[in-house]
Amino acid sequence: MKYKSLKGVHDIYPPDIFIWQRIENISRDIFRNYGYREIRLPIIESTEIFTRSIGETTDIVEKEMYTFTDKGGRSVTLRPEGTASFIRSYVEHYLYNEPSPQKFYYMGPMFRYERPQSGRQRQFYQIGAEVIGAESAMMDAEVISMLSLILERIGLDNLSFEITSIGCPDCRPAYTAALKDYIREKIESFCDDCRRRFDINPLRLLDCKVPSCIKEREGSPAVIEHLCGGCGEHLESLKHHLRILGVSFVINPALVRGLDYYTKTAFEVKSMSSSGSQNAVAAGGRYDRMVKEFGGPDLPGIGFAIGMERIIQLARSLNDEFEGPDIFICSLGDDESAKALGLANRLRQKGVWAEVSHDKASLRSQMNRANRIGAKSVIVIGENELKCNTAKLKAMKSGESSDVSLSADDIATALNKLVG
RNA sequence: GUGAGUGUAGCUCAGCGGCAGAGCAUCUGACUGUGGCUCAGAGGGUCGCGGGUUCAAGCCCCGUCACUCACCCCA
Repeated sequence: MKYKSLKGVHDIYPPDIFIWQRIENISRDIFRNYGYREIRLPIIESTEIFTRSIGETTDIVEKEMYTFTDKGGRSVTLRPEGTASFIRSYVEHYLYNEPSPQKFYYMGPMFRYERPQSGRQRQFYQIGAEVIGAESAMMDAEVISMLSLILERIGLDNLSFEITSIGCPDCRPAYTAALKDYIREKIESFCDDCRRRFDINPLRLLDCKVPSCIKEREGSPAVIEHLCGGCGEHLESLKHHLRILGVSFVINPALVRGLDYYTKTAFEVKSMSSSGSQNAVAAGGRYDRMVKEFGGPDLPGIGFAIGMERIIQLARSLNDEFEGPDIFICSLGDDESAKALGLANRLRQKGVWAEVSHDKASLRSQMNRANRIGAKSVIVIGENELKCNTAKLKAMKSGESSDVSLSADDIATALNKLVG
């Protein structure tokens, strides 16, 4: 084999593509009911868009970005996530000059240079939603319940909605100080990574999975206990409204986001039934300072992203029916084949999925093919049918048939009656 | 970046020094004009790649690449 796709990037083709389309369609339907409009963003941006927003010291920026220099000498990057691009676009096009809040969604590929494994690719797809201009925790609750509806409609269950608040620039310094005070005394008992993180990004200590570290940090101060008045009320209000909306959730104070731009609400949806360790199917949070940092007005934002590959893994088992053609037209002889082709053409113009045989083949093998591709009905045009201008339309599943004239109108009507 | 496992037909895999195989899938026929069942046959291979050992290497050895899984981190 001469060419293969690159490591960590994959083709998506039938039958999997049907699951992708189903999930995209369900999402679009629900976004519409919640007033979200689609926005299509470039997959490539100035590197600075990401380094400034995601954070210079995050893993994404430090080692996972597809960054290169273009022919004009600019540093450009394949987007590792969607929010930064969205905010750039939002500010660039003055989208805040529309009734507030503004709600957008997008679907598309993201890129991170990592070692692939189950549920993790280098090119992976996200369905994202972003809301700008809503400060109230009611919006946080609405966004999370919309996410819940999407996942439920797709057919996923056994999901855990985990929620926390990571505070704001007012309360975070006090919390980090408290955390560092607690850890500092026993820093020697933590793993190398944790010791490194202690100075760079102490919140990350809470996410370490090394058993000894988990033990050592037991009893460490929790973020949600050090929230300022505003952040505390926001979290309480979110919990209240989630209960009103009937979304069950758990508070997970150890939830840490891999991006620096989050404030207040952060949440993650985990699959309890996923076999691999990549069990986060969607994640999001509030980013109240980001629009301003991108040179726009001081507007709050909140959003989430669904990991397509991860929900596909879970949804694959519940994939059901795939559609076959409405009618397969068999023909015997050149004149008959020409008739079949013309008929198929007219049927297609009327919205019927019609297939014909393009190669000379025995009726048996044509029937076989009709069966294999899942045709709902079949019609045979031979010498006799051509002469009388009538034929038998046969429903493949039931075996029932009815006589029709060889006109697209009659066939379409008969099809409706015979196979729906 | 670190560690482990696996590379043989389109797919799932067997073969473990001695002619490159099975099941499924595809195509054809048995059955001039009605599919699904059955039977027979056909097509399809750089045994990942390179080197070494051997009279002889999918098989053993070395290297390399790819894939998978896990760690790190994340969607």
